[in-house]
Amino acid sequence: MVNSLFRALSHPIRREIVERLAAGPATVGEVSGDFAVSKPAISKHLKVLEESGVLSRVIDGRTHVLSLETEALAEATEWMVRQRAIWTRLFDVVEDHLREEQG
Amino acid sequence: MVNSLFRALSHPIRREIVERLAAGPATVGEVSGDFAVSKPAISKHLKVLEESGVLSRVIDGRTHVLSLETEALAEATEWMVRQRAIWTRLFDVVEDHLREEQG
DNA sequence: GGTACAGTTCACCAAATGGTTAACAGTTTG
DNA sequence: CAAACTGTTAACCATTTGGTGAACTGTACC
Repeated sequence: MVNSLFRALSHPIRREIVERLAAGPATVGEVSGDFAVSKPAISKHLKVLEESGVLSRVIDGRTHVLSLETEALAEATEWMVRQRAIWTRLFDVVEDHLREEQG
Repeated sequence: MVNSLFRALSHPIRREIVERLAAGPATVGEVSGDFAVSKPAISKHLKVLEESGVLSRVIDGRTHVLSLETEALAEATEWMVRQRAIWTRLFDVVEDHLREEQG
């Protein structure tokens, strides 16, 4: 759902977590160490990201290894790109119109 | 700021407003008519979108005409596309690795 | 078995969010 | 000028969000 995806990306810490995981999988502790908030806070952010499908976790013993789920993020990207395509096309129409008027 | 941009796009009504305005400028009343919430609620959504730079308004008499601000939205799109590029590259590396192992 | 470790869940809190109705400000029009 | 119209602001409310410290669950290790 594109809905929960945008929600998930609306918090700066969650976007930073995404950027962190874009460099490769990491454990909860590693991710947590990068931020000035408590572990429970990070745990909640991770839950939001997981429920929206942005990341997945594999439990290995007592550590949880987090990885990005690229397919889910592609959905939100597509919305953005599709919107941009519409705006761009519209913008071109306006530009053409102006050019015609001046020419 | 990419921060307020994602925040602005995190609410379904606000994304629908963006989609509506992608088809061309509209007044507050026209936009408001499309949704099952009160006008003050829409007014607040419009304020969020305006403050994040997603749209601009021109006051014409007693009506406000709203237009999309494509540059602002491009910022958020770029973040998404940049992220996707990183994931894709990473994914390719993994694929290459698998191909190598099998070959 | 006992202790350290990784991580989540619980109980709580303050602030932000999203909605409402009522009142307001400015513009148009009879 | 008065009434109608467009839109915002104000005051209020319930819910969600994002954070905390403390307690808990499960794994690793001596």
